[in-house]
Amino acid sequence: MERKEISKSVLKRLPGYLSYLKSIPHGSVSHISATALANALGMGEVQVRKDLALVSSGGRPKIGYPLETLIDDIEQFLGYDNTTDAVLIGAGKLGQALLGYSGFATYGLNILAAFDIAPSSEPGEDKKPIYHISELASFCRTHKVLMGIITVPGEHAQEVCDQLIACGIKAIWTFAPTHLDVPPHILVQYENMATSLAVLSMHLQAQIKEKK
Amino acid sequence: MERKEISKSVLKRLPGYLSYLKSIPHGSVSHISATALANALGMGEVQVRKDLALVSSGGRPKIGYPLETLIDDIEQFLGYDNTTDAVLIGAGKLGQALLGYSGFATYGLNILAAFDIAPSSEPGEDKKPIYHISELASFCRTHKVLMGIITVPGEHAQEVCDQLIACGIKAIWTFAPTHLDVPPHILVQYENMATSLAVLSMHLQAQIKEKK
DNA sequence: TAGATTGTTAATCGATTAACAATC
DNA sequence: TAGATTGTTAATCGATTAACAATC
Repeated sequence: MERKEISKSVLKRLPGYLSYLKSIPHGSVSHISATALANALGMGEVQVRKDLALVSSGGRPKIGYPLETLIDDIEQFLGYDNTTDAVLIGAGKLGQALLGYSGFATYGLNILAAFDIAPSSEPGEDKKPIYHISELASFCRTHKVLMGIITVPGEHAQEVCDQLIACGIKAIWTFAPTHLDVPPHILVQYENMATSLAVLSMHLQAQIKEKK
Repeated sequence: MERKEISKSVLKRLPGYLSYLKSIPHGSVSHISATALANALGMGEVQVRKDLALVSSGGRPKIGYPLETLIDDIEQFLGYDNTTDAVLIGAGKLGQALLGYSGFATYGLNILAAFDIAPSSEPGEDKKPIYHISELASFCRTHKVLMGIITVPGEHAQEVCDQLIACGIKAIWTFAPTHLDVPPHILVQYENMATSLAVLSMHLQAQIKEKK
């Protein structure tokens, strides 16, 4: 398959398709159409078809896309077939929740270990070790880690970010609600709960006003 | 202030401005320009100025926007000044992490209680109670809750979603990686870690290929 | 064959960026 | 006054949607 340029908007929709396709009982259907997929996810069918055209090895008119092949195509495109190793900084509640979540394996993500200034929790609990932050650099180097997950309070996020970059990390996934300054070629992905809350809050305000 | 129509794109950027403005030491500066704000957040200054024009009560050329007033304007616009009560369904690790996070108060969000099929954890720990799911309906009705947070596994998300709607909830914040079918006027906001991972994964793939 | 569906090309829509006049 | 900055109007850009030919 030729790898075409793909926009971020399309990229963000792919996991949704994948998740739905995988939820279809194994063996129940052999093919699925863009129309069916669009209806299930409440989307426009043209958009789905156009998105799939970018990643799939092709569907057949009247029949649709072969289910298993389509799943494989999307997974391969997203790189879920080869796992990415990551380190997590900040073993608070959220950090430990992510550390213990086994579902990331589905997305090709493997959190090797967590680091914290006070690694209090017994490491055995979730099988994943929690080290002191001072061991971060050597760990990243020996394991050639490319991805870092930041779950420390906002005021320490930039500092942790700088450390990660110094350790050779190329992609950062941050749960801290602060902007991170990074050099080019380093990608920061903000998991920003505040933006979601803004959208929800605005919707509820409108609802309440409507009622009045 | 006249409340104009605001797009979702603008809405999603507002929390970022707010967070940065609040991080400025109290009393250190009285005004801030769109230029300064843009530089700090790595954005275009025109975009910042245009966004602020929609929510602020006005800045002055050469001087900028009065800091305190701007913060108030954004908070008021986002509705952070009057708190929203919410219930959380699914007291697993993630659920408990959210339940125990005190930072939501800043966004006007107040999680009243959590519900689970097996409310194992001792309620006293985080001060927030964890009830059995059977008590959800009466609780929502008596407290007039409008927002529900879903942190159950994907396979139970739709079921929980339906229950919440039956209880009168108008906005749903879901952490489950599945599409939810809802009637119109109900807003679903997906906190989809899978989309973030897709973006990160794609970046790393490109990085690795570049190296070869 | 007829009709559903794919995939592509063109049109529309919305959001971002650029240009510029107004102002302190 | 000069220059930085605001706020608005116009131009560009990108993404979504519509139209349609190809195909099974």
